[in-house]
Amino acid sequence: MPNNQFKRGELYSVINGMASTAVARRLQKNFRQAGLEITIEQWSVLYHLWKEDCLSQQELCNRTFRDKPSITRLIDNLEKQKLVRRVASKSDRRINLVCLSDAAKELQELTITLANQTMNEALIGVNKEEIETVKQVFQRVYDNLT
Amino acid sequence: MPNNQFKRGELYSVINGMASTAVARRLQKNFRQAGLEITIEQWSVLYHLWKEDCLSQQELCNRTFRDKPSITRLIDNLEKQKLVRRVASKSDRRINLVCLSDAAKELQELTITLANQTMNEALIGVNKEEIETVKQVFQRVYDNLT
DNA sequence: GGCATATAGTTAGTTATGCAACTAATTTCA
DNA sequence: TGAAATTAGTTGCATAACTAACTATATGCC
Repeated sequence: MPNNQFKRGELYSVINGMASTAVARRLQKNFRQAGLEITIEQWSVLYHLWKEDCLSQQELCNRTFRDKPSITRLIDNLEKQKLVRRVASKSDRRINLVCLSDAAKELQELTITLANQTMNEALIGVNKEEIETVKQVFQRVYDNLT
Repeated sequence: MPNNQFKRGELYSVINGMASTAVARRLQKNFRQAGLEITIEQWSVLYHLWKEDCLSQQELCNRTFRDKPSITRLIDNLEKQKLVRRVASKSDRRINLVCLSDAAKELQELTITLANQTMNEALIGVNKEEIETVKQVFQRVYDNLT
């Protein structure tokens, strides 16, 4: 059924379009209005370090779904802002452990509150079952493609 | 309930994370393997022009959810590749109408087929109701934030 | 008519992404 | 043990994104 096919193709712009763009812009705007100078991409790296500090760059690649050059440069910029530092691993000299500074630890509460507020705004009128479905579909899509 | 709050914050990475990245990378890869040199962002512009040719740059901003500088440079690159050309509007000299070349018209069928195939791969095991829910949630999120 | 305002598009600077090619350290295994 | 393959990270190049500031044209209104 070609008509169904066509609609499936259009789904690309659903998954990768207006909503994700709008959420990203709003979260970045909310950070800026709170006086935070970090980008949402930098924040996503910090987010994983708050859960577990001193991860290797490769581990950050895995957890943030970015490639190695992207992480290299995000860490470069976070290091310039004194939010993280690279610490050489003692057991494997190829590895940099990326560790949070005290300044970065202080950002955790505020930024996560802002992210929660942003998502609460975004999800007004969306119920738990629908959210659960979106999460399941996205996990399925990811699994299908990797 | 703070626990629920926290989970909502995590949803940012659902909407803007692994799945959308994976779909974008796969579609770009499928274009490349078919010998197509266009980016998915350029394709998204062409997509709207195939539906309606000779739109203004502002109208392309609205339909692709991009800002004006982004469209300016996408059109610059599409023009370099001879896929579109800027045509001055006769009724309003501020406006550039962006019109498809014959070469661009020939890309329509193949690229849309590739997009459909990519989304079929991505959506294996996802049923129509779930797809409908995702579309509704994303529309709602967009409306909530704009 | 003419000045203020709004709209269309461009340019400059910073950050981020993808890919390919590279260095350095580690592991594998014949 | 030592050469080949793997893994961790970096660098260079191209494209794309956002912000802010800019030019040019059009519109509104006194």
